[in-house]
Amino acid sequence: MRTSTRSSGATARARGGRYGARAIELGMLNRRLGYFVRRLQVWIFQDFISRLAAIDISPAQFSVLAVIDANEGLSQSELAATLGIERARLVRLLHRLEQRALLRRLPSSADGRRHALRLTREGERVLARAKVLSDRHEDELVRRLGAERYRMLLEMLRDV
Amino acid sequence: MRTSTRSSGATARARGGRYGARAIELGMLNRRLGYFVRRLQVWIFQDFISRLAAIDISPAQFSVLAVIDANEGLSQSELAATLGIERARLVRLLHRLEQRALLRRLPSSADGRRHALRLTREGERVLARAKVLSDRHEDELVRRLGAERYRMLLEMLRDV
DNA sequence: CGCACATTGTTGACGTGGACAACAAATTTC
DNA sequence: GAAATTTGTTGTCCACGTCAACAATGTGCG
Repeated sequence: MRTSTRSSGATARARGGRYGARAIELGMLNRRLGYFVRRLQVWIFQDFISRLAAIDISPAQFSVLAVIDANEGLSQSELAATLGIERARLVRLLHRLEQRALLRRLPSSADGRRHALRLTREGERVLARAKVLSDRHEDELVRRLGAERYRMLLEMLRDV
Repeated sequence: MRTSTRSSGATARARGGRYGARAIELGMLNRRLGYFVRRLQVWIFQDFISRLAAIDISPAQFSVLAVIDANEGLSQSELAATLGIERARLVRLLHRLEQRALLRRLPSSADGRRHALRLTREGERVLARAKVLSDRHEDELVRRLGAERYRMLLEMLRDV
């Protein structure tokens, strides 16, 4: 096939053996936004996870706690829809967080099917700590991406 | 805790029951780049996967085929490093693609440990088809993000 | 040369996440 | 009041990242 998007002039033919570290081309991946978004997302998550490892909070758990904190008493369906995850997946996320006593599933007053989600005191404390650590994580992103690029990315992606 | 980044003026306290569809706040997620990058990546992948479902090629498989095509004869270690995935994971990806006769692992002439990766004719055909389908996928991204935003994102993320 | 060390590909195991299907209880619709 | 829908839940399957271990091969150095 041979794409035409090869930037270096080296012919692929001539390099079967050992010629030291060669520069490897991305080929048509260079025109695939998803590839770069994926790479960025992976290293953002890696940094996030390592920084919050001390309090054992994953990105998904952080998003759950943050949205409950901002919308006290919302239901699991609402939360799942907001975060774009499956209800089934959320059930297990909540189960672990409830086991750790970070939140409670209260019976909804008006609808017997629903649970009204609330953070516990401990949940608020952990979230406060998570906020501090993830603020530092954002600082790191600013450092690596540059303030301007960071700002533009956040702005562009927020209103998609 | 209560974050100060609440845009609507509604107090969280007053909404325990059923008041119709309420607007749910993201709270501190609004200042987390990773959250939005993740959301974007998820829906990019969903669109990609559904469009390439007809030829049963995942994003990961596509990236493997594309890089081999652009760097005939490279080794598994080089490929894994380029794509940022584990050698162990790559082994299984290659195994399936080789089973489907899309590529071959030839013995490297100079180094008995290495495999020289090459696409088969069939592999090139499938990749050509994948390119067409994923080009349409990129068109869809342009449509949804807007041409300007798409262009800026691709440019910004490429040189991170 | 000979031996320690590094690299390459491979396998196994574990945990996480997304996707579906099925279900019971509760609620809404007509 | 019966049918349809919503909500939370469980189970299952598969993709993926991660880590440890290993055999085969290659490299470096005394």
